[in-house]
Amino acid sequence: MPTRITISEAVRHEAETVEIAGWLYNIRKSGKIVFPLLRDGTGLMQCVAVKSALPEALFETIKNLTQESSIVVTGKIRADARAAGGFEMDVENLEVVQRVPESDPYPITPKEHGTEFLMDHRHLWLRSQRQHAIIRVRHAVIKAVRDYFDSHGFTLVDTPIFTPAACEGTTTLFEVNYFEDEKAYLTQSGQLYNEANAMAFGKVYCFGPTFRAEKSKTRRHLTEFWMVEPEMAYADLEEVKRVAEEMLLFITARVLETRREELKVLERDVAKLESVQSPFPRIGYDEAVKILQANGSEIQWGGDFGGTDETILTQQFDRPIMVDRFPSAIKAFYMAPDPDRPEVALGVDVLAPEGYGEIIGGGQRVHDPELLLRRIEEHQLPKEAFNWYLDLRKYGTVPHGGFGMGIERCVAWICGLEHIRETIAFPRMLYRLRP
RNA sequence: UCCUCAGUAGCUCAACGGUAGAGCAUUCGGCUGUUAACCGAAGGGUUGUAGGUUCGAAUCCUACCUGAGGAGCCA
Repeated sequence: MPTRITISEAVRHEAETVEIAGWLYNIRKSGKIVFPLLRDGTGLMQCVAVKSALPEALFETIKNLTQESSIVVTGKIRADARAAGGFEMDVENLEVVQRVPESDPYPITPKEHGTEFLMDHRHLWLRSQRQHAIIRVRHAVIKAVRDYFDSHGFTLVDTPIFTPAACEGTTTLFEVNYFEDEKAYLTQSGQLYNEANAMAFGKVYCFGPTFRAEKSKTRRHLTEFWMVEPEMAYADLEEVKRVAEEMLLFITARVLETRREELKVLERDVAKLESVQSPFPRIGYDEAVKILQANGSEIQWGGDFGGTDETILTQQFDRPIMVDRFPSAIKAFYMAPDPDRPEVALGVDVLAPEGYGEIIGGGQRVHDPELLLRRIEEHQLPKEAFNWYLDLRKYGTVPHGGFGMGIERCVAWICGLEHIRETIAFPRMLYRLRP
């Protein structure tokens, strides 16, 4: 029995007869020689089947294979410049596990397709080279995020997905029935729980899915997305910014190191990622507003950035930028005010370059008990629901802060994608719940 | 919720008031180095749905449905 290998391992098996199990990606025929292109999840391998070298029945079987039929191919690996991956396999035997019938052929042909068709066939679209590359970059990004925090003194403490109270206004929360009579909501952020965890462990992070029932139908919104959120005790805004920058540098370096092939498939200009170096430009909200006004935006001091504003702003720089000290009025109740300028908050947004916009939002939290209580009242939030959160300020409160990064927005930027929907295997969006 | 655009063969599109067409996919035939292979042939249609205008509607009008892009919104 020949050794079963994956296509990614073929380099180490030159001149050996091996077995590869996979699916027929495509097939090119030229009379008495055919080139089945085999896909196995680790790569693509061009096979070569020559009529004169094979039993007639086997050659006929190979010649009549249909796209995405599952097959196990045995043959000898040979280096050949004419093959896309540098290696090809001379077919000696081929077992058909299942032949896709031509009466109902595989729908995604190697030609162009529209968004609706591809999204309806997302479960099959994932087999395409481009989607495969994106998901592998996503994996590398997530691994890098975990490696960064794990090696910098952070403890992983995941926060709940069911949350009891509507803390931030119910319009963007998904409501679910929690047994009889009780309502629960799917989490929008692990942050409040993260603050409790930080007071217990010092530096923590959580990483999981978050849910927002926003009726936003744009290229940067999902209703279910993954977010990593570090939180640090005894940390101020400057420390939050330092960690955010260091983490992003770690991620981009890792992807450039381990996912060159995938970036090539995606036709990503890697020079754009290579220019992501320290230090990231740090600009204040005031300055950002001036830049925007000088570039034709109608933004006034006090307003939040629109999508166009973020695009204008990020196009001025070749690397992510950090914008801090937004007006408190447009930020969350727990955002700490600047002691020197109480009208602005010690919050920071990190905007990715090339028009990708906000990928990180965070800052320093209110740690003064009196102020926090006043903020909860001002925002007309149900105080009882925050008793446990207020406890954190009663028992050993300290300056602290953290941030949240949306994984999909980060992956979309690193891959250079038009739309966030391709960065997750099964995107959940307004008007798109299936498959 | 609002604005814009689009629904024609399995897929991507053409025809823009006068006989619904091409490429890919599928089937059949050809080809011993193909790279979204190529060459020849065949089958494949209630033009999103319902009304309306017209001698005549895929094409013009109205409503609805579906999708896409965007706005608002987005701790």
